[in-house]
Amino acid sequence: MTLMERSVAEEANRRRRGRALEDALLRAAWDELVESGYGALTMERVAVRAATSRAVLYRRWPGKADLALAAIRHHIETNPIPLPDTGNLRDDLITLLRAMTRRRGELAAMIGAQLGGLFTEARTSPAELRELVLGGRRPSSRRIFDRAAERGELDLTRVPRHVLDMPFDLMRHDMLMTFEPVPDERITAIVDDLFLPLLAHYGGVRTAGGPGPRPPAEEERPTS
Amino acid sequence: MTLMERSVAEEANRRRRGRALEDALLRAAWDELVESGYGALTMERVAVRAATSRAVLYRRWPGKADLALAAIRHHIETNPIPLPDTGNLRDDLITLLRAMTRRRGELAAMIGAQLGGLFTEARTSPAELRELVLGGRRPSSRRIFDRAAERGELDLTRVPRHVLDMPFDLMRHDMLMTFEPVPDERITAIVDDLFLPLLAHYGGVRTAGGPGPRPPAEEERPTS
DNA sequence: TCCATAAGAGTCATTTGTGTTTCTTACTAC
DNA sequence: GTAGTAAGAAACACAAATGACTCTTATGGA
Repeated sequence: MTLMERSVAEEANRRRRGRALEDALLRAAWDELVESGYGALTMERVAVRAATSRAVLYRRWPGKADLALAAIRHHIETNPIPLPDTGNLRDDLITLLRAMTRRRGELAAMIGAQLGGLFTEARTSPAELRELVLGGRRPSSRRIFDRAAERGELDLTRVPRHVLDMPFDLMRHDMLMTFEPVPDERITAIVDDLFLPLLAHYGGVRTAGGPGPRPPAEEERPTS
Repeated sequence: MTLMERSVAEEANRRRRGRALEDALLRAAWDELVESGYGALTMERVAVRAATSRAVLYRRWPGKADLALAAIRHHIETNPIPLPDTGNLRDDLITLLRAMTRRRGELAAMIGAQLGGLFTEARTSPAELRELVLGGRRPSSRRIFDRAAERGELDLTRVPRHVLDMPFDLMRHDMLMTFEPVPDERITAIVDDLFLPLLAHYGGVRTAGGPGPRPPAEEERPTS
């Protein structure tokens, strides 16, 4: 048994403590939440997944709701969305929306938790959910628009906030309605057929080049 | 005891049968679903609410998932959304969106059921949820657009389908993100600042009169 | 009126999950 | 090395829900 092998074997018998343990607990809780939803989340299952005992969980969180909420917060904190920088707004936005759809399980877990009663049980408010769901994303979306403004692509003073929010709102809607990845055709339709024409409408776009009026593509959404 | 009093008393002791019983069962299940969510839905509680015994439920539905799904279907069938006819598209649309937000509890109940595992447990597909959530509403939305076309307000051949869907998608999004009624300012912003400009962009509007570019209202959404 | 059916009530056995407690022992700091 | 703390394991008591079963009796149709 080499020194390395012994170190690995010793590691296997070691108890986790402090930060390392808490990270592992919260990660296990998050994974259970994403896989099974809030309703089916149990302390026992989280404990098993984290290779620990329930008493360890109860020493930190009074119950399932508090654990779930802490897991959500932890996940958001430790998994920031990378900010694209493609050099132009359209590509930044499409990249970001693609990243969003790859993480749709997070949205489902959080909204599902709320609808399952989490925020009532944890004695906090739906406003916190909004902060968690939207707050973690708005800075990113704001940043790509700020960058576009810096590049001279966009005049933010002319564009209502709800225009900037719209692509993300529609993505969230679709993710919750279909439980499938949002197809690329839909992402490009949101950007090219809805968002960019609105930017142009408000005179927010500084460089011509946006798609003009086009024949209606009459695209079929993934509804069946 | 008069004849009327005896009739009322007799009614109170009467058993329900057939359609009347089944309607009562499904209504009770729906009400429980809306109040407590899918996770906390129990056969016992539905039975109590319907003033019946669990055996009566089990005689019809093998379990909670089937009952919940049947309740959802029954509710949609028996509660169609009234179709506004104000004489112009904008007011029809705003009226319809207001009706939507008053019924946000339905959306929460259905999406919550899905996220709580209903459609897996009931061995049906998320596509059915989409049909239930969207199908019951798309005909209405389609109708107001058809009417506008008949009135000569709108040229449907020029407008992509996802433009027509957008107001409803955004409403659903907001209802799920805020768990509050969508404020009127937001509804009018969706219609006047997002939807109508897009109609104009595609040349779908036949009569001028839509709002032109306006200074960004920089409206605050209900986020805090 | 009689008969077949099912509504409604109550009971039972089983399972699952919660919350707690006790015990052993790993671990850190002194 | 010692002491204090908490991780991890196991067991316990209790509550809630499920699914099934038995019994009484209301109900509709013949």
